[in-house]
Amino acid sequence: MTIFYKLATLMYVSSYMPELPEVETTLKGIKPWILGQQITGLIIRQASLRWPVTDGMSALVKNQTVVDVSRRAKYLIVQLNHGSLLIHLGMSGSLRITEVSTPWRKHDHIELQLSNGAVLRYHDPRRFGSWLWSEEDHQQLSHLGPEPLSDNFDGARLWHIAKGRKIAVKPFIMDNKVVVGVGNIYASEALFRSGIRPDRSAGRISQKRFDCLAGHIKVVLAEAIEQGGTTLRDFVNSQGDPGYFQQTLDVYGRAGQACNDCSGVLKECRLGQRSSVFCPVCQR
DNA sequence: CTTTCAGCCTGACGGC
DNA sequence: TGCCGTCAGGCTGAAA
Repeated sequence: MTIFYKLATLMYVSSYMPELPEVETTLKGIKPWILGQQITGLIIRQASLRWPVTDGMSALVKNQTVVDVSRRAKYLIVQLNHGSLLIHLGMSGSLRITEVSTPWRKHDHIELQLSNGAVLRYHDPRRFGSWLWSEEDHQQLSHLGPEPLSDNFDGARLWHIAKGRKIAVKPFIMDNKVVVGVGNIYASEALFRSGIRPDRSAGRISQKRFDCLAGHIKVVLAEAIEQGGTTLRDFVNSQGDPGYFQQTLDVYGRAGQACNDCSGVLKECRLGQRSSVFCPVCQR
């Protein structure tokens, strides 16, 4: 009875452009509903995601129990008795907990049905996301760099890896082998707070400035996770918008507008096929 | 080895 | 009003 009362509030766990904080928020939102539950069914309405959804996934997961739910980089890992699901939200994916009777929306592709009556619905208009199955370790996780919020990610490490490399610092910190979970938004914001131009060659940045950058990456991500948590509480009450909309963004999406520090005009350039906004005065 | 780039996909938006 | 081109973006794998 309690579960259905809670479900009636339709707890949304979603995000517009899932970066690490949005994935972490999603993890916190779905975990209490699916951990320890038995999987009673898996419906695949659209198997054509970033990679085709593993053939026979429904049969493989049915009757198994969810023994853990965790995050690595921007991947969510749903660990079962034998094997695990690796879920990536791509560019536009989102997960929500709801009921079987909830009408399907356009772009609802997959539904994981659980023994407590809850279902996990996967929604992804652009279908850049993925649902992968493996009985063993997932290949996608095998060559990832450190988690940005962990102690083994710091300026010294960045400086060491950057030595001799000519790549611009922004695509450098967005490289998953360097550090995971730093997407375009947070890379742009962390570089602004650190006063580093995004097009500066990574190999020509001092360790001291990398200390500053690593620190700001941690702070920017931690702040966003904190706000995601706030948003999640709002969502439980059926209100609110996805996390980072509420966040103050100094540069991302603000090309041509005034710098929040010096009031100069923010410039835009392209680095590694990604738009990059920065202040040519504050960032050197 | 490092770096670049096409491709996957849909919705939003601007120009005509 | 609708059509068409462009853009957005994480990630992979192939090419340079």
